[in-house]
Amino acid sequence: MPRKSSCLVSKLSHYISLSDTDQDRLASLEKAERKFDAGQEVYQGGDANKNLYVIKHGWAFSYTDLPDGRRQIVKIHHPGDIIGFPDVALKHSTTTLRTVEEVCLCPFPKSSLDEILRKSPKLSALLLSIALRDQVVLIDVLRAMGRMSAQERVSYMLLDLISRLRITNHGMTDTIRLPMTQSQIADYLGLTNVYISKTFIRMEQDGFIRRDQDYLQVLREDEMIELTDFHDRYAEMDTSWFPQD
Amino acid sequence: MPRKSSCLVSKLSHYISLSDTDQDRLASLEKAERKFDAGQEVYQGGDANKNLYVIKHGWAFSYTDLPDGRRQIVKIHHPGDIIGFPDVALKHSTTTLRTVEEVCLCPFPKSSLDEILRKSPKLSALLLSIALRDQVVLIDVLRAMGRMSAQERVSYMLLDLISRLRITNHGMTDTIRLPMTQSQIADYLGLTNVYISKTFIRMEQDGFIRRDQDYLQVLREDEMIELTDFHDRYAEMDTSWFPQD
DNA sequence: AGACAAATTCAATCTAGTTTAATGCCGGGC
DNA sequence: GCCCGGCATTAAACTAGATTGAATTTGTCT
Repeated sequence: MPRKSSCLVSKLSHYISLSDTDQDRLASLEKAERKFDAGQEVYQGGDANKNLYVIKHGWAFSYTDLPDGRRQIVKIHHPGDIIGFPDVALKHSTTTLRTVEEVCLCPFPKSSLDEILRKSPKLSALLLSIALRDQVVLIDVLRAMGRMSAQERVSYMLLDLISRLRITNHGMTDTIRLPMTQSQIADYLGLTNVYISKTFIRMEQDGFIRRDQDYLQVLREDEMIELTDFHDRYAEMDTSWFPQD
Repeated sequence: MPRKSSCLVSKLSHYISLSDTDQDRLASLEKAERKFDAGQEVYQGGDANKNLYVIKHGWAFSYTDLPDGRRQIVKIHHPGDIIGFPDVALKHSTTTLRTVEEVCLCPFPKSSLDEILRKSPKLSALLLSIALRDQVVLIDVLRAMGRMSAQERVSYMLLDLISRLRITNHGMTDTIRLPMTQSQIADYLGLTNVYISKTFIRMEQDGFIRRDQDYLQVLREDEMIELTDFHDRYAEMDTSWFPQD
């Protein structure tokens, strides 16, 4: 059980039991705190990336633009997520980070990873596993973008969001708050805002979903899982090979 | 300088200098060896995944199918690559591995990673970095699939292949051997074999490429880089924060 | 409440890429 | 040398989703 209320600790405790020392190591990453308004840009692609961020509350997303303005949102961030992790491998940030709504972020320096790698093999294994699991998730998205129709992509996105929110919010039902605009959803799924609108309306008529303001209810989850051949990668993690300490 | 002729050691030495002990650790992964004919399936999505593979020579690829037969190739593997790395995070393999041509693989158990994580922080950091760098590459592919035209996607793919082959083959020119069929390229880029054919022909007419059998020459690399806003992630890795040992 | 901006919806037109199927080509096995 | 099967090319018809722009709804600030 986590001793302190750190989003990161509570998210990671979901996978393995963390020693007190490791919990402290992680919780110390969330010392500083910065608030951002809705729609604000936190950092830009190309910036030197000294920091990682843990997101405490609110939604945000990372995206890249093509020179002519086409935009691809590559990751949607929820509370407890580590933001900017892939960029650790490189000298410069590859994406721009923008908030969807009011957001609270805890920045911590990339170099903190060094200590974790030297002192805690178990946390190292977990971090590596999360990086690899995120690769699997990206591959799932890739499959959706490469080979699925608009309705399948939307279904996939909703199922993925629900799975991710269920990690921490265990008693979650079939209803989620979806604060993103349809243009943002389009930029995530490689479609246009117009066609997202059309697809949502169609899916509502066909009884797959119900919408009310920011809230969206998934009515035929099982069929959508079948339709997209969906796998919940967040529930499937294998921690059995981890070093013990 | 690598002491022995291990593809893995020579690929990883490209990023950092490896101690003799670490070189031995890595080289020992390549002890066993198995050959496969062209077009053979090595393992299937859903199989329990106890092994990783280092590829010694030949090309292979990992893919997933949708229930109705649509196929997405998610990664093309070259000599020196570690195959199946993302699946380490999960209990079962998420993709199927198939050879493009005659291939030699060195299987090693997933549990070998445990020793590396416990004994070599530097190698751990490198493995983590590679996992994270591969995420960045997947994000690049995602951007191509979500927002690029057919010609842009083909250009992106060629630039990516060239960059990867240049890691080990330093004196490489602008000509590559491309042993994949157009159907496989289509399954990688989310297009159809028919349209890949049309696009190749168009690009040849426009002087972007020249084709001869399996060989493909990239004639206007700079323009293609501009067109796709291409970044060579393999040359950009940041190893400065790694622990020393 | 009113007014402004942003987000969604609606409608008409267009096109990049798909589908299907026929043709020709090359390479390998007997 | 001939047959066979996989691969690339071509062509014609088709469609999912894009584009453009206007109309409507929703939310927000005063």
